[in-house]
Amino acid sequence: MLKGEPRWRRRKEARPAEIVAAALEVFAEKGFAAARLDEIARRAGVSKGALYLYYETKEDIFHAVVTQTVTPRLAQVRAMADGFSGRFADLVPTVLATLARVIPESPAGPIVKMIVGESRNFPQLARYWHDEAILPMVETVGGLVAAAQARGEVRAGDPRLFAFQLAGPMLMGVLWREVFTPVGAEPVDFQALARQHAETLLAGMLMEKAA
Amino acid sequence: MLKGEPRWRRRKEARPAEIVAAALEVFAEKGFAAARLDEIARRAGVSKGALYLYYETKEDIFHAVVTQTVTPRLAQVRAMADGFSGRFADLVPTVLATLARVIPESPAGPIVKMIVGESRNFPQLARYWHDEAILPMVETVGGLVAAAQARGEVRAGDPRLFAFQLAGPMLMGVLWREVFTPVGAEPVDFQALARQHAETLLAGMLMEKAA
Amino acid sequence: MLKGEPRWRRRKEARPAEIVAAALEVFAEKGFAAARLDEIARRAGVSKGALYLYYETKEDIFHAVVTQTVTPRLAQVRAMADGFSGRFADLVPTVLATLARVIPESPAGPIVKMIVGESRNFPQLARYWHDEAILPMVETVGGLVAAAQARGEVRAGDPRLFAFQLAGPMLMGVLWREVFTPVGAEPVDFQALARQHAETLLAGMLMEKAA
Amino acid sequence: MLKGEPRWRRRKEARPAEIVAAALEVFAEKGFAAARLDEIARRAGVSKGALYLYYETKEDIFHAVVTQTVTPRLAQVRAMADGFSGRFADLVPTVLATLARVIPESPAGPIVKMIVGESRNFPQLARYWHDEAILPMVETVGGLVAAAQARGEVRAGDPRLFAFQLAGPMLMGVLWREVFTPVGAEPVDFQALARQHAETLLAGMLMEKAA
DNA sequence: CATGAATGAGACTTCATTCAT
DNA sequence: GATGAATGAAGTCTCATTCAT
Repeated sequence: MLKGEPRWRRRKEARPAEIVAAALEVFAEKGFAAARLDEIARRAGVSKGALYLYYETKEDIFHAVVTQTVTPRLAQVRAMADGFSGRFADLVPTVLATLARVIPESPAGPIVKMIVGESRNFPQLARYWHDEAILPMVETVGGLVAAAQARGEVRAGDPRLFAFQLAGPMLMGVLWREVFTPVGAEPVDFQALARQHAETLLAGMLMEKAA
Repeated sequence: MLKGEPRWRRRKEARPAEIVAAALEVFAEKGFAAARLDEIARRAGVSKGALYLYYETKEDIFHAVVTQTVTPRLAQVRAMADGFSGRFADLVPTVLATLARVIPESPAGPIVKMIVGESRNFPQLARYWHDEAILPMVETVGGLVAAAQARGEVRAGDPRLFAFQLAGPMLMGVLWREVFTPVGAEPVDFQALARQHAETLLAGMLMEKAA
Repeated sequence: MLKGEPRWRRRKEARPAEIVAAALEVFAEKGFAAARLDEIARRAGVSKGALYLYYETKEDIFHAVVTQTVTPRLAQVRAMADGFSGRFADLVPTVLATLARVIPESPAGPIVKMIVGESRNFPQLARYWHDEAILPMVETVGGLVAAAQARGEVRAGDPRLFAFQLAGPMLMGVLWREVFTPVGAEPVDFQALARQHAETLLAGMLMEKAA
Repeated sequence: MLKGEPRWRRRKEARPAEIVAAALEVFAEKGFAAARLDEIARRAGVSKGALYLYYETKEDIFHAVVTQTVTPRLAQVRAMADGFSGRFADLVPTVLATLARVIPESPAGPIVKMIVGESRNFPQLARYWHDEAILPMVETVGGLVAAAQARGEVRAGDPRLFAFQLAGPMLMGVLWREVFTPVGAEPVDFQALARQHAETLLAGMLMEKAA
């Protein structure tokens, strides 16, 4: 009588994280409504009923995914933002290069998809992301631009729009990778995009003498 | 055509278009899975059963929405692309300004949302859009960049990435308007964004002498 | 190709009553929690989904059962109560005999069972019955007793307790029939019970001279 | 017995009784189907799993409740019944007064509720109660009535129906307290009910000369 | 013995689809 | 053609029961 595998194992502490990880995958792939709890449970390696030991409803799991996926990154985001110093001309290439390095190995794609796809069905989700992550970033970048303008490094212009200009192409790269690459589109080289964008946009933003 | 044609006689032929219009709204708001045929029927002003006189399944309606929303615009897109001529430095501001004018009154936001949200559930959808709309645009823009580079107007760099750089901020604006403005974020001024982006990016792209 | 039975038939107006009737049966037999919508649907001759065309939730159906079972009888009850006149000694035998005739062919048993069984889980139910049906009856009977006492027909005593004394044995009969007869207990002869109870209790209640 | 017996050592033997007590509460409040084992375990102060050390299934616990709640009272009931002697006119007030004293502090309400509510779902329950408790009582009372009739104390009439007449109002009082008092109805004074009922019904039952 | 995390069958509920009218 | 009542498969959620600890 070979000792069989136990049918299950107690993992009280590890479960929530496993469930959230599985749920992020499924919600990102399918969207909230099309996601099946069966699938989440299967990927988390638990039974359907076990989900309800840790979360009360499907929506609850969704909120957990949203919050737990942002929150730990918020510190990073703020640290990065606060850590900016030095000449604007040096900053932009560094930051974009960092993004280019981080993006491909982070769940940025799935997260963006979730936010975009479910913003109407879950407005709190959009508000949370806006307030906690996006707006701080935009304001930080805008502040750096404004400071650089004050120092005479950067030419006149709306700092917030400059933030859009800096980030937009990277966002487009993320969506491209998420949406079109899986159906055969040519992949984006984030490193190259970051380098070229830093170089060209910066050249256009800096005061001519400063270049 | 001038007389005797009672209005409601046209309904029969108009129905599919009305259904598709209603469906675009609902799919864009809710996503495919969360969209209810009841709701689509209600907004189209028909009974639920009537949908099945024109379409076989919910997915069918979705495909109709996707196709009929792209197809008529494809001609425009191609015309715009083919119509590009003149100096690159003149072209960019014009094109971005046009986009800025068109975007706010087009269903660009909903469409982007649908594509992003349902790309995994309906890969054909992503492929269709890529092949028919996005890739042609990117290639056209890339071609114009390459031509400008050949003429010595634009500095060296990957033309496709330049396309990303040009379009990215506008895309970001669209998503911002779609996702964050409804929950209280400050709106984007597309005109200003287009103007500033054209100016700065162009300044960075053009050969220094050409500026 | 024989023309088969249609799979179903439209019965929009008749459905709610049929559902409520089926539900009364099932709720009375099983109690709220143990009642299965499957069973209710089957007995009402509809699909499970059809229940939701007419009622929003299981609880909704339960409320409909409760209300629609009382309400139509309330008029009768009040009419009977208001119609009481004449000497108390004539009234009691008549009323009890009427009850004895009505009870066996009414859903009195199931209703009592439902109220008793679910009073804790659905306090509104108990309150509704108390306020709308039981209390009015008790007060009416109490009032008749008090009037008879004032006329010197009935001896002193709490009129409300007299109401309990009059009704109690009939209630016990109802519960006996509901609970014990199905498992083999000897049935109750309501007519005989009513007759004997009217006779004996009345004899005890009336003033000695009046007898 | 006096010393060294640590309190908690007794727990092991006390457990089944504690579980049954908790279960009686919960089953009486909710009914069998709506009762949660979680709740029973909580009120008994044990874990859910522990229930299964003493009972095999939920139904098992229910049976234990039913049996252990009746059985110990059966002796009392029989003792009371067998102890009846003397004149019928003296007996009735005594017995009813005893009931009035015992009822309020016994779980009579919950038990009646359980029996009424679950009689269809658990016919054995109804049969058990009928055979072991109710029928003996009815027969004893009926026997006493018959004996009194034989002695010429009580007028003619079906002895079993007399038993219904005697007990019915008290039963109605129990149900009133159980069902309507919690939702605001005026409470029943069992003492007064017993006194008045004994007096009036007896007056009606006794042979005129005997009064 | 005791716990309580984990299971899985089964309940209520939703909604795309069908079809009598 | 058009309607909307009706269906039934499938999804979320509950909870008696089991079993690793």
